[in-house]
Amino acid sequence: MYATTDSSITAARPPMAVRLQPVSSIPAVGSEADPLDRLGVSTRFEKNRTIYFEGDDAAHCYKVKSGTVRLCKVTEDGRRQIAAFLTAGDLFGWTDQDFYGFSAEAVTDVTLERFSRARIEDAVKASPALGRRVLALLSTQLASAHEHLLLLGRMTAAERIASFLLDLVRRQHTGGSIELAMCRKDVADYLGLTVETVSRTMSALKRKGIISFAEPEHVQLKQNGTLERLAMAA
Amino acid sequence: MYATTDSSITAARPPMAVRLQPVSSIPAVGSEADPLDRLGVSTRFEKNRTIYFEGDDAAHCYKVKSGTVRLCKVTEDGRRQIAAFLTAGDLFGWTDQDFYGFSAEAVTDVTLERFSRARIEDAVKASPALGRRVLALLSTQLASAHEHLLLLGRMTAAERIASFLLDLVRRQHTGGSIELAMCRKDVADYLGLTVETVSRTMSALKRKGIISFAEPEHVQLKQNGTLERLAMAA
DNA sequence: CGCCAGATTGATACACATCAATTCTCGTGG
DNA sequence: CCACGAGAATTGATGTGTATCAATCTGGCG
Repeated sequence: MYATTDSSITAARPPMAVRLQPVSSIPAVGSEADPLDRLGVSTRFEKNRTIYFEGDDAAHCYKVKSGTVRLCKVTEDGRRQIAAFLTAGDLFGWTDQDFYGFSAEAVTDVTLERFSRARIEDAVKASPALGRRVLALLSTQLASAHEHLLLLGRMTAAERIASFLLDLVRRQHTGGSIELAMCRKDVADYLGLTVETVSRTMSALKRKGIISFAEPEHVQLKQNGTLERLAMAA
Repeated sequence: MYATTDSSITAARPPMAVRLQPVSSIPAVGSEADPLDRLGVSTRFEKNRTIYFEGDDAAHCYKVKSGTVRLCKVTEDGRRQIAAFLTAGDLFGWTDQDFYGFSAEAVTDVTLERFSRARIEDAVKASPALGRRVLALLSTQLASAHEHLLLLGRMTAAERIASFLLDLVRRQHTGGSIELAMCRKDVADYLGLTVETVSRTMSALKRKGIISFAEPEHVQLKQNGTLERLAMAA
């Protein structure tokens, strides 16, 4: 059926009208003063440290200032799913439940702005602009979670990798060149695959000249068109 | 493969026949008066009608008053993913983008409250309570999208079915007995499986006495414990 | 009654997981 | 400076869960 063994990676699929997902692109990153920033406390976490655990009392929420955070959950028998990688400007830990549903961990060293839940709720009550801002951040995340569902539910390994790489390229606007902040296992757990499949699929793309990389964490996209056709963003 | 070009589902364009509801004297669905309800217009859609298409101008958002709505996306080659089934009280169509990312369709006949985007944004600016309310609805949906990601990325067919059934039981508090508003294909597209696998897995559960059903749309849970173990919460 | 869409059941195929070696990278200590 | 070990990545051989292909069964309806 659909492509997969490396021969087929370039195999022509129906020409998809690829819609480039705007992905977040919320203005107030960095330079601008976000109404949120004044309410928080700056905090740092080292690579691979847990920011909070699933099940912890949901006392704070956070905004990423620099670095990458993963939201994840591990089952009893060790299967792990990463729900999202969050970067500068993204908000996380906001919930209406009493406890966090997913853990948050530092993928790289990270700097965060931390907000006490009680205080931020008051602030939102007082300032519609602030509420509006949080609403924007959340609805963007909901939209990308939905795209992620399509990826996990209906895409092949090659399509998942292609979508993932294109997503990264759009977020880091460094044209063609990508820094993977996360290891292969993280990529696998985000894409619902195994490390081996991620590795094999990336190697196949490399062999085809669609991407290239010397070290695993530094990837160049050589043929965006081919990747976009693969990613078939529908 | 995933058929789908089936007439009924994506058939006609704006089926917006939209009968304006007489809106009987009593407003609220349950007992609470939702601050949202006064801002909207009551609207109805027949079973399998499209409420809006992916890519449509995001001019409105909606709250479900009765019935079930599905949010979904279909790829060019016919693969479909359902991101969520929405029922009474759920909000959908709220976005920060200019266009909807997913289509919304009526699974059953539905009654909706429709809000013009412009008006509701103004209302949110004016009323922090309203913003707070929308925030609550969205964050709940984000949380369940995250659970759904774990299901699609890491669970086996049996685990997906078990989780799904338990989810339904919790939402419809009719203890043990479930009405499936949607057909097997919808269930399959929500769970990232095929109809055949859904059917086989449900039959297997029935054979083991864990569930029972005479007609496909009316299921009884016989051994919640076993199902929960299968769903492997974690 | 006959039609048809949805559901179920069966036989087979295949994409990805699993199991199993290497190979590569890098930090550490001799 | 280089041997050493450990974790990450890659590559290879094989297994398996679910998709695919293909009937058959069921219930509602003109």
